[in-house]
Amino acid sequence: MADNLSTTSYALLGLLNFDSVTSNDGLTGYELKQRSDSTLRFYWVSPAMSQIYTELTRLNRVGLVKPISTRNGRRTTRRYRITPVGLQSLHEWLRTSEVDFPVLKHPVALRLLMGHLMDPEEVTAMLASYVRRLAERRVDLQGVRDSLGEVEMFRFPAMVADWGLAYYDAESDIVGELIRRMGTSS
Amino acid sequence: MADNLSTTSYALLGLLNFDSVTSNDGLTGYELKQRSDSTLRFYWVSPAMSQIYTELTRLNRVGLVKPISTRNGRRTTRRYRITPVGLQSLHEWLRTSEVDFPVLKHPVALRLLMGHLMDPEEVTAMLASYVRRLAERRVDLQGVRDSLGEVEMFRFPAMVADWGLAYYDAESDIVGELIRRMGTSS
DNA sequence: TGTAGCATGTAAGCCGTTACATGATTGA
DNA sequence: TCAATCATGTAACGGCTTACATGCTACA
Repeated sequence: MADNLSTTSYALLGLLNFDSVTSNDGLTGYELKQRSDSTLRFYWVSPAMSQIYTELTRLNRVGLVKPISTRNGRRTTRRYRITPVGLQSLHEWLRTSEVDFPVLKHPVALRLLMGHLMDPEEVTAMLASYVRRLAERRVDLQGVRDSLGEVEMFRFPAMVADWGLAYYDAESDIVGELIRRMGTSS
Repeated sequence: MADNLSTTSYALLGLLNFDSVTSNDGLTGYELKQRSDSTLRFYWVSPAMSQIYTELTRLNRVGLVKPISTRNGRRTTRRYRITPVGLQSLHEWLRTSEVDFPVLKHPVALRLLMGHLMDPEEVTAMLASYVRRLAERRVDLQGVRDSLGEVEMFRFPAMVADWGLAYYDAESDIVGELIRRMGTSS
């Protein structure tokens, strides 16, 4: 205990906790990466595979997860489950740790700031391209949302997904307006 | 040339470029930190002081900025200006480098995902607190926006600031809706 | 006289990435 | 049999933070 874990560790622990209340088969590092890619990446970061394996090793060392190993030829596959101590630690983290304000790394906004160093058509094209990518992301997230349905068990993941969808819609509208603004007096 | 700089380097170079077209007094590392804190932090990250000094040393080494040193007792103060090569490098970066999709690290959304591990009142309180902090941020950003006015020179920074304001407004609305949703069937 | 703000830097270390290395299983 | 997918890990290193160390200037 008194573990000093990163937020990413707790995010992974959260994914393992969802597994424990649904299938409870445990998750391999590989599967955890897939879940991160499909959900976590929308509002946190999807860690690299190597990072996930590193975190799982660390979480195991402090007893927050437990692997069940199965031999496969000369190779071992590990399925990880959250432990009671791990769940307690997650609760503790949610209750006591400071909630940081979100951090946004927005390359499009950063470049727009320097729009006077670009051709106006380049600026407009950059914004239009961003709108298209937002639409792609939205499709992916809608897929996640649809898979959650309206069941009580997924109430919170559904809220987060709806939040994300509304965010993409708002961002699209705002950037659309900026594109219009580029059209005038350029 | 063919410098391998981080986005943060170019962000700082961008701030120095704005200085060059306004006062052109050059900026100290300390002043650069202040500008980062007041503007950059809304859509990128405000680097630590030590990071800024490190970047300035690096940018100077590759000739993208140039310091003018003045002695103060046994201490040297350096005011940095962007060089012609630096401006060229910034142009090059804007024209040729890939525009990454924004990355959001959103601790509030991450925690909401695990709302089933918290008391409903705690969840609501967390969301309400976030809305208050959004309002604070909005005030800060509105200050920045007001200082930019409607002059052509600050057209792009003004667009970015307006973007940020619209984003905060949308985020506030969305989270307000989530709070209402917490009220029902909790 | 002491403290707040201006100003500059080094050192240790964490978090996370990319690159590299390896092996098992399934299906075209 | 070959490629894709499942699966696990190490090594090197970059970017950034916190902690630490130091000094000048203005003013209450």
